Amino acid sequence: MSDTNTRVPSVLAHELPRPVPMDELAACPASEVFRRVGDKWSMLVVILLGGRAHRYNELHRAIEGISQRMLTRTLRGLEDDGLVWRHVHPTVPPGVEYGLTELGVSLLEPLSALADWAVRHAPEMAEARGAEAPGAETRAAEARRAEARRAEG
Amino acid sequence: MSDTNTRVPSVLAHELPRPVPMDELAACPASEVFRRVGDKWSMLVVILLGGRAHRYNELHRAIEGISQRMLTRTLRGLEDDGLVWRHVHPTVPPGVEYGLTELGVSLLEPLSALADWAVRHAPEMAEARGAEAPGAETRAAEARRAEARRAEG
DNA sequence: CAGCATCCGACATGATACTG
DNA sequence: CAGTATCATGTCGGATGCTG
Repeated sequence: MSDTNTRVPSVLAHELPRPVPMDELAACPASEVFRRVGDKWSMLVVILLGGRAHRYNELHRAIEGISQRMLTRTLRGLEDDGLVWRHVHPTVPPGVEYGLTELGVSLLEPLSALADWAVRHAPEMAEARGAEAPGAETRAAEARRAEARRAEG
Repeated sequence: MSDTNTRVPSVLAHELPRPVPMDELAACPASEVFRRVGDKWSMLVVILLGGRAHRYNELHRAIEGISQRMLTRTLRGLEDDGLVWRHVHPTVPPGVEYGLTELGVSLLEPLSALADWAVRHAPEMAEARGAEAPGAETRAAEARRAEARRAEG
């Protein structure tokens, strides 16, 4: 809550090719959402829960690589944002179920748009990373080498 | 490059409400994109460059809060991903210009969809964070208090 | 089963000073 | 102008052990 929101002046009042609510985006409600999307696990969980509700350990096994700590933290965060609900079945071995709220479900659509873009353009990005112009050195390559040297060497 | 890609098994083969290429999403080309979107500055830069090309210091002043280090790193990352181009004008005081590649421009669309969602649902998320059910204690509230205690002191 | 508490390393981010 | 180099720090994320 302290410095979570990026301080952004009203600089974004540009003109985008299409329908981007820049003026309001400048106010940075999006930044927080972007952060969540960028979370290592959050969107993975959202996507999983998009299919159906899951139990805690069900998620734990499903993602397989996430620690309990992170799973709990992720779920808490999503819950706090109102994207995920949580139901405790007061049975003897306690059973907790997680699922998407309406808000969470509504996120799936723009999220899928982004995921779709990623899938479509992944090759181009990979290609850009590997080699940009075999034979012709761009300043990009030039610059990258400088860093590469330092990084790899 | 070492552990950048999240290891995700073929668990995402669920069924989403709508058109989400889950099977391929599971392969995680999206994860990398998500990471970039979640970057504190990357999407801000992309959006700015979406308006028009910018000079280095122009961006630096525009964002105002980013350090040179981070601006450079951000631009390098975007450049490496093929989202941003970089042109050096070999004038006496060196002038460097940055702009969006076609790939970068294409990203603006799904990005705007997400931003649009953020703007639309920001109130709901804020409300969810503040108070969920005034008077009726949910287990969410119950759980949150536990953490809040520890966090707030 | 579904967590919570604690410790720790890795990386992201920022401040500062210096350079072609 | 457009960076690079170095240092300091905060957060992220994982491992481990314990609880109700």
